[in-house]
Amino acid sequence: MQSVLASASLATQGFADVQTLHGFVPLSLYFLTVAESGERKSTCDGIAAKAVRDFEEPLVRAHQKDLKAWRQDEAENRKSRKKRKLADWDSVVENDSASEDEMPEEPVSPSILMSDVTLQGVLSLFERGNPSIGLFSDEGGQFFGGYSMKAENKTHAATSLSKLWDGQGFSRVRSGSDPLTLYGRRASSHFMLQPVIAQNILSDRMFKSQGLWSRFLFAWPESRIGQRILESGRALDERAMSALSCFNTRIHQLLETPCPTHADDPLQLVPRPLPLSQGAHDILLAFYNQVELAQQDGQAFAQIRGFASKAAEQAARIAGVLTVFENTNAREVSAGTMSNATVLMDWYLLEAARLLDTGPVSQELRDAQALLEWLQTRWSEANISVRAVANRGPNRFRTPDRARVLIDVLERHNWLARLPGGAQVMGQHANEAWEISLS
DNA sequence: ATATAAAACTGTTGCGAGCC
DNA sequence: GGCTCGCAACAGTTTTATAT
Repeated sequence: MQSVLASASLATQGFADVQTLHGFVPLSLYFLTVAESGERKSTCDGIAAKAVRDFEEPLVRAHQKDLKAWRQDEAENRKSRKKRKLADWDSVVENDSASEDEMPEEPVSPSILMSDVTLQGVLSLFERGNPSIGLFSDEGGQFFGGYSMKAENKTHAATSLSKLWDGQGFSRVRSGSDPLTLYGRRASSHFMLQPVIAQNILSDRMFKSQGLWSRFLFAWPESRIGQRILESGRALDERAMSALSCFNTRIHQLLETPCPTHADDPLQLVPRPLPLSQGAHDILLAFYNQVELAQQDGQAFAQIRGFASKAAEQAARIAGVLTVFENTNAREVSAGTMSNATVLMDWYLLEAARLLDTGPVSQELRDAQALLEWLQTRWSEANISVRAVANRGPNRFRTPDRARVLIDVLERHNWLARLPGGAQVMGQHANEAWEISLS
């Protein structure tokens, strides 16, 4: 779901800026999905991003060849210039700048997807590369946590991402050279995080205060681990397959179509404005008002004002993506599309409320998972009792109540099997005991 | 980047309450 | 008394946060 929208956003962001209640904004969408490793998130993302990858791969290979040729050309040019310099010293001054211009431009890097994302990487790609890219990463932690994201680095990254989302210029500050601002760049992103990392990152003061999170659309699906039994006929049914292949071809089409760019600088996108139809505008306005009301103290979204106040804009972006995805040359956003977008946005609002507000309800589930892991790795006996957990388990579970609740959860999910009549635990007989499933 | 202080975690032990 | 169980305490270790 997230992956699909992310890919669509990536493919469409170069074409248009959509109208919102306050002017025009890019179609870029930022997604953040939280899933336990082993949740098949990479597989899932792989399917939706496959179209993009397929498209990208041959281009990248061709580009590498081009680049090689270009480097050779350049070397030769230098040589010839040198020769000329020696031959005619006087005319060098005039000629030099001219010959500079004649030099073939370095080929534009066609890379679209960045998975090993660092801010530096994004910058350099933007500097001489595709102006519309996607930051898709399985391990978003690498970006947010890795690369010694400390203090200034962090601030810089956060503000850069925020500005990029807003469609403002992307500036790079590099020691030893003048600050450089790149305009007309677009990026969509989809990061996936593991719950543990997500907790830290989501509560990070820095990112919070920068308003970075209010620009992301979150999803934290309930864990399916323990419920994903493979059925024999598990292959995606035909309808899903055909939908997927439609999606893929459309993504291909969009990527192949050149985006409108600035006359002087082919790397600078000039997305055309995509206005809202009257109906769409009305719907968006209604949505905005509704969300605004819900931000009052005590209402549902009071705790996530930052996110909620961007909801209308996000909805407009989604609607824009859907519109362009449907028809590259669409004139305006239809009312129907907008109402679909607001439905999606409603969902994201709820999700954000769940995640950013008070911790998710599934805290219990994750605790249970933690306990299970502890049991499997650090507990030497085959059986377990409430008392054993309360007495020797991880510190935070060392109360019988807590231990009991978690054990119940695990039993419900068949990770523990109750042993009738009890069993030996910790050298003692326990009336209530469970056997630990190893798989 | 490193050192230091603070907090969290672990593996034990022991005691008393309630029950048969 | 013999058996479970809840609870508290403790010392040693590991992890985390913070300042330099």
